[in-house]
Formats: sequence, structure tokens, C-alpha cells
Amino acid sequence: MPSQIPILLVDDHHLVRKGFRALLEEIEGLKVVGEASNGKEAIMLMRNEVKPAIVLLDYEMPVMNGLEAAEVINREFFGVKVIMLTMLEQKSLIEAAVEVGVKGFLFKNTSLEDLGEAIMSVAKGGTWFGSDVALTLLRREYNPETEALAMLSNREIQILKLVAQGYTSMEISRKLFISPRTVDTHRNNIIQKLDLHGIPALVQFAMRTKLI
Amino acid sequence: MPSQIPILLVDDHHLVRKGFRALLEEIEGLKVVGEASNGKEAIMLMRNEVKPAIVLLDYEMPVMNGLEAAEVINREFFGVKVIMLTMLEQKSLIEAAVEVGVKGFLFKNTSLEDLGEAIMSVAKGGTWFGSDVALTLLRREYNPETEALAMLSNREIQILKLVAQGYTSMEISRKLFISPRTVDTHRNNIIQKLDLHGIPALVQFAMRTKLI
DNA sequence: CGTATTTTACGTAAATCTGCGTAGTGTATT
DNA sequence: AATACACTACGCAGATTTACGTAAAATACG
Repeated sequence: MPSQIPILLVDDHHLVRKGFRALLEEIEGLKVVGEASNGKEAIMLMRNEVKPAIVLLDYEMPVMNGLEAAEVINREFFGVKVIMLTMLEQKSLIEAAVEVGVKGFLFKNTSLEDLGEAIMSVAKGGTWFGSDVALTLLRREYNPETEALAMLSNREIQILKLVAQGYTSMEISRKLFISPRTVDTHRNNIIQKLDLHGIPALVQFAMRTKLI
Repeated sequence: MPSQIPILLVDDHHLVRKGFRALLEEIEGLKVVGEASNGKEAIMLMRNEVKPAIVLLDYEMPVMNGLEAAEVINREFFGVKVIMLTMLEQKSLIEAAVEVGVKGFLFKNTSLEDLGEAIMSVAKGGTWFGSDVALTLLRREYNPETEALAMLSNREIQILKLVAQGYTSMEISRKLFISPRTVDTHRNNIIQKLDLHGIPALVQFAMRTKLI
């Protein structure tokens, strides 16, 4: 007979916990051994009697959120795997979670089958990411700087790229067959239009807008 | 009775095509209506008799690869959905594929169930990414510049960050309570150690290594 | 046709960076 | 004890950018 995988449920909504508990108990081979309403409470439980193999962690919680909790759990409880379950479809959150050692990531609209698969996969030492996760990672987030780009003329964008690539006014002037003073003027106009200050800010802008 | 989803198989290996055809015909509700051994051939077929709803596209192919083919298909055959199927687990390929309108992405080690799900989901107008895809997107690829970072002392990294953020030597000297000349020295040492030339290169380095 | 924008060019003073040095002090490492 | 490295600091000549300007010609747009 297969031993049951002990699971700790962490979510700040009582009803959600009860719901998940009911769902999970439908699945063969695992057992909910505890509940907590925030990260701190979960860690307290684990320091005492509760010894889960997998922690099912919500992200949005008071006192200590899921990300902070995941970090502590991975540092303090070696071998305990964390699966994060959240409504927030943010690229940065997923990356941060993986960074602190989260082994599985699901959005709350996932199916019960997927949740089961995730738990089984992670319990076996693997990882599991819901298929929506890839979509979130690929979705390019809105960048206000891209709009600012529209304020620049074609020539200015050309100059911006070259300046950001490290060419001096003199070098650019030779490339474009214009006077170095003209390059200066363009550079200054760019800096004014975008309210940047100094070349480093300009390079950063160019990189963030993927010009280079 | 549900109409069958017409599928075009594109892969340069004869055996692989036959294998997929056999597998796909196990699945209810879809029908392989054609085969091609590269992108160009696939497009030729579609310009003539073959009218698939979904094109299952390999990436690595002679003459015209999957990415180029996907781009043409999305431009020329409105409503035809592309699912890419490849062995290459490269972040850049996934991003490029989505860029040209690919609706599904799977690695070739996928299960038959997943392939079926992908086809159904994409046929319905959705998207589908295998769970390994998220893993590939999250895996940070090896960056030789990260090793170069190890050549720098803690102080130099601190200075590098500040310089890249746009602070002048004077400003940094005030922040760190050292002489501006010392800041210059550090900056110069950094530039020498990393063989960079000029502040723009330095900012780019800092951004690529995620220091800022 | 007239107006706005873009592209071109120039002037100057102050600040800054570049690229080349030297060198003392402290802290590991051998 | 000796060697290496990190951190600190300074000198200086030349190149470059910054932050102010002005202004003419070409181009776009209503």
C-alpha cells in the first residue's frame, strides 16, 4: 500500500481552505495534515507537530505572504516542497517564486486533475507548472516607456541606439555623415524629450525598450 | 456528429511523420489531411488543395524551418493555427514562435494526451503550452558575463551598480564617504578587468547580469 | 500656402570621464 | 615572513558630455 503524502494547506480564507481540503481528499494517496491562515502560522505549525511533505501556499496573505514563507520553508525545512497557488498572473511573481525554490506554480482557476498532477509530480521530486504559467511568462507586460519612444523622430531613435551602444558623438557623426555638433543636438533633444539625465539613463532606456 | 479537425503534419523525418499520423489517428475528432517535409513544401500544399485548420510544425527542417514557415502561414492563411513541436528547449525559440503567432508549443517528449489536448485547445481558439515550456522559460540560460562578475571585488560591484545607475563619481564619493578619485580608480579597474570601454558598455553589462 | 516638426549646424563654460601613471594601508593566504 | 589582493588616494592631459543658448534649411501636414 502506498504511503500517503502529507500536505499543509495555507490560505487566509477559511472557506477556501475547507474547499481545497474537500477537493484534495477526493484524490487518492494524499492527506491534509494541517491548515494555516498565513505564512507565519504555517511555519509555527511546522516547527511543532506538523511535518508535511508538501506545502500548498497561497501568495496573497496577511502577516507573511507566500513568497516570504516559501523562502523560510526552503531554508529551514529541507526536503519540504512548496507549491504556490495564486490568483495573481504576474511574471515577476513566478520568477521570484522559482528563485526561492518553489517547485510548482498554479493559478487558482486550475482543474482538480492538474492540482493532483502537480502534487504527485512535485512529491516525486519533479516540478510542475500549470499551462497558464507559460502564457503569463510570455505575455509582455505593458511598458509605458514604449509610448515615450513615439515622441522621438526616426533620426533621434537612430542616434539613441548608437549613443546607447557606446559610440561617441564623433564616431556617430562619421557614421551618419553629419557634424558632431548635430549629434550632440540630437542627443540633447532626446534627453530633454524623455526627461532622462545622463548617458547611463539613456542606455537603460534603450535596453528596456529593447532598442538594443 | 462532430466535424473532424483537419491537420497538416510537417516534419523532415519520414518515420516521425508516419508515427505521428498513427498516433493522431487514435484520437477522436481529428484527421490528418496532408504531410510535408519542410516549411516550403507545407506552404505549397496549402496554396493548393490542402486546407488544414491546424498545422503541426517541426522546427528543425531543411529549406525552410518551422519558425519561418509559421510566419508565412500566419500572414497568408488567416485562421489556420500553428502548433510547434520541437526538441530544442530554447527560451529564445519559444519567444520567437509566439511572436510570429504560434498558438501552441510542445516539446517532442510530450505525451499523446497532451498533444491531443493541445490540438483541441488550439482548434477552439485557445492556446496551449506544454508544462515543460514554463520550465524552459524560467531556466536562466548560461551567461558567461556572470562569471566575469566574479573577477570583481565587492567594492567594485558596489561602484559598478552606482555608476550604471547614472551617479557621477562625485555623487558616489559622497554616498560612500570616499574620495571621488577613488571612485575613478575603481571604475577604471572595473573597465580594465572586464575589458569594457566607456560607461554605456558598463551599463549594458550591469543590466545583462541583472545587477540593476 | 502656411505652420509645425525635423534635421541640420554652431558657440561656450563647466563638469565629467578616460587613460595613463604612482603608492600607502590593511587583510588574507601561503 | 612574504606575497597577493582589496581598498584607499592622488596627478594630469586630453577627450567628452552637459546645459545653456541660436538659427537656417528641409520636410510633413492641414
